[in-house]
Amino acid sequence: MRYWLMKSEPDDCSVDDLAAMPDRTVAWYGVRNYQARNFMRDDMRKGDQAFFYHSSCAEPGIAGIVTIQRAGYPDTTALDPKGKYFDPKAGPENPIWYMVDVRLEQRFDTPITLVALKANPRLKGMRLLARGNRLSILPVTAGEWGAILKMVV
DNA sequence: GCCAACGTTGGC
DNA sequence: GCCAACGTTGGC
Repeated sequence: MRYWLMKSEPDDCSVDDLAAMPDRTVAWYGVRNYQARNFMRDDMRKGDQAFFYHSSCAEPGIAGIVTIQRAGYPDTTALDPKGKYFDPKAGPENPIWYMVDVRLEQRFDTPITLVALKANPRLKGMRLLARGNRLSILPVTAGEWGAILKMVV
């Protein structure tokens, strides 16, 4: 079982939006970065856990925990010419892009802010905190996972 | 809105 | 295969 961190813009899909979904489950469509795609297509397994991170907002931070409900499968939004995630190079025989299904497991009463994460010496090497990091899906080590869980109030 | 960092594209 | 130009991400 692996640990991950998945970024979402709350304007797009917040932890509360996710909590309101049927079965608190959503397809993680629209990722158009090869490294992030590879994580979903090749490495994520059903049952893996991930932190749900709010990015590009007033108070960035971890807002909850999701579990991978379904491993990587083709992202069909790449095939819709009218959608914003359309990729003309993708086709039914060549999906290019992949998504997973995630289910909200826990919504934190108080999000763990990016400021708090940076202040935790146990998270010094965390990829999320590395300079210039832009990946929307990141692996999290078991040590980091445990250290962050201890910060949940 | 600014800007640094990084990925992608395309000319050569 | 190099690299400049461009677009996107995301914190501030």
